[in-house]
Amino acid sequence: MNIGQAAEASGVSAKMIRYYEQIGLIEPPARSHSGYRVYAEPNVHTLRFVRRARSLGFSVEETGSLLALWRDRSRASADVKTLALKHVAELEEKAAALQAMAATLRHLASHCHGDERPDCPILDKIGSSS
Amino acid sequence: MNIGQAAEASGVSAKMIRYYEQIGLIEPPARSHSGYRVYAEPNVHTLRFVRRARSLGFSVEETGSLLALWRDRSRASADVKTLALKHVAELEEKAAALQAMAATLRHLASHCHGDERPDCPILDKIGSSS
DNA sequence: CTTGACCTTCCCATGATGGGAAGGTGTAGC
DNA sequence: GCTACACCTTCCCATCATGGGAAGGTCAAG
Repeated sequence: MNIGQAAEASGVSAKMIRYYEQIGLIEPPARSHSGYRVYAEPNVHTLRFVRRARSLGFSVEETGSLLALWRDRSRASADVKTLALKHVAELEEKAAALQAMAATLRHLASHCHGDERPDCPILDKIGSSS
Repeated sequence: MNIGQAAEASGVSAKMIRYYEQIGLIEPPARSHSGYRVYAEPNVHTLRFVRRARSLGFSVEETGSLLALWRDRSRASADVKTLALKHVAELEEKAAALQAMAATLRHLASHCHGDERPDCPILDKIGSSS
């Protein structure tokens, strides 16, 4: 399987597959006589794992840790759970920060007439409050 | 006022003040005979505006639009409100995405023993589900 | 043997921020 | 006046994850 097919099969773009290989997240695959990367099913499986970890918001570095745990059959599930819950806390923190911004701005907007008059508490507040 | 004092007074780092000037977000300030940037109160006011807009999650580019509206005394408040509410929607969308990730992962973690045994539904799921 | 779809590596760009080097300036104390 | 120190200047580099694109090699179908 060439990189294009591996990309198709895993949902990771060819560009990113090369990048993940370059930074050492995944193992370099076999090469054909002409230098093409050749992927087999286990490689694609790993790529899918990476894609899903990324879609759960893990950074590439964290994904590397998860991959190591995934491959280590003797790891304790507590290690995985700890990592996961720490990540959950970070995600929730970021979500809360965004929501706080949204709430503040929504509140400001609710006091804005939104017509052709220039008075606007949104800009007034951004320009003057602490 | 030199850039250090302007940074202190506005809450925007000296590094970022220079950057904002470089990309055209703010006007280049006066310069002293020796080339130092010299800021006056209106400049600091603008910098504070920028800091607050950024802290509400507006990108630098969006902040530029807000600044233009702020300075345009004849703009309609509807223009500002439209921009603000669009931004609120984006913020809420991002927050929801993060929360969805957190919820998924928390759910997976809730099924993980978290002890010294290796079985872990978190990794199993990341490694096998669609 | 040509054509087109694929592959390779290499470089560049994004967005917002910080770090740090090399060198000039301004001021306080002696 | 000289020295020390804090500040300023510009310039380059790094981050994180991703995409774009160029220049050139490869492969399979027609």
